[in-house]
Amino acid sequence: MRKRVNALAEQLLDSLEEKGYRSTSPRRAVAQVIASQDKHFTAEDIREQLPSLGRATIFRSLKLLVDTGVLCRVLLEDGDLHYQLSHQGHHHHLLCAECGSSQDLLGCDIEELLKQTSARHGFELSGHWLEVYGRCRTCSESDAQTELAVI
Amino acid sequence: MRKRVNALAEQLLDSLEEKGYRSTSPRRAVAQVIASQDKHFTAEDIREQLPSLGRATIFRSLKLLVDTGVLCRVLLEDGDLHYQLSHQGHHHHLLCAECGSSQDLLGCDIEELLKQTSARHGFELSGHWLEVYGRCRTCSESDAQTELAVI
DNA sequence: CCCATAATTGATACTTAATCTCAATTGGTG
DNA sequence: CACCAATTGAGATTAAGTATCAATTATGGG
Repeated sequence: MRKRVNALAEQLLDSLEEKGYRSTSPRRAVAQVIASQDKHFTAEDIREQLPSLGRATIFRSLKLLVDTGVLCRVLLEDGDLHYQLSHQGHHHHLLCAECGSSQDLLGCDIEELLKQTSARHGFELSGHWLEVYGRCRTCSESDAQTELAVI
Repeated sequence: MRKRVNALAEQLLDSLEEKGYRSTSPRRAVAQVIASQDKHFTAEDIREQLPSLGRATIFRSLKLLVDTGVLCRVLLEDGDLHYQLSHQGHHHHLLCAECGSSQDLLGCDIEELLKQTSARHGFELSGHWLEVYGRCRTCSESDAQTELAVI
């Protein structure tokens, strides 16, 4: 685990360097913490884990990572925006309302469907934002467990 | 136009009253202003047009209308959340990046597609949020015009 | 029609998430 | 290893929204 976290943090820094940004110690710290998150998070979450860094630095680092494309924002059902690692280019999230985990929605060919439908409205599509909310397999299963236990 | 705005404002107030909320003069003012917007807006937009109302009152009115379902929130491409009239139950928006207008995306059966794809991930779908960005017919056309003019 | 009273309002303080400013510090290139 | 642009941190500021609470107002019962 530790190993994987470090490798991931490394990747984050690399993508910053590729864009010409320096590798500084605050950025290394932020990358390390981001890499260790297991679900979407807020800037405040990072700040709590790095109380010695300046607020602005954390926000700046997050923004750089979003611009660089290695971090993305997820919209929660209540309208809150959180951050999360973005594993690939354009993709969507399945957000579990119960445990907060998110998995990427793969093999969903919504693009074509949208393009066609938009065209029928005379609308020239350039992008979209989709979030899917529900319950992940683990939570569904542990729910079933709990119900049994109650009986 | 004036007539239609008034009728719309009327509807907004009616839906509040249906839920047991009083029809007060601040609420009438907010409804009036909302009804006259021709695109998505922020609380601040409303406030500018009603400088005499208390800030809190405007936020409270907007929240009531969202809860009542006659107003909805739209997510802009940059992550900003704005308000907008919600013409029907669940639907999606085609947001024009150029003029800011939005039209409802009708006849798009994304629900079924999502349910199937989610199921393949062991994910029990409960809802989703979709926004579509691009250029509306009017803007596409006037763009073509401009290009001609430049030549 | 009027009044009691519960809902609503407005002023103001607070919160949260983020940005800005600017002097001090630091990374990395030559 | 020195220089200088990039970066940082402290702290002020902004934006969007919530909380508090005393003063005001809408409305249904008498």
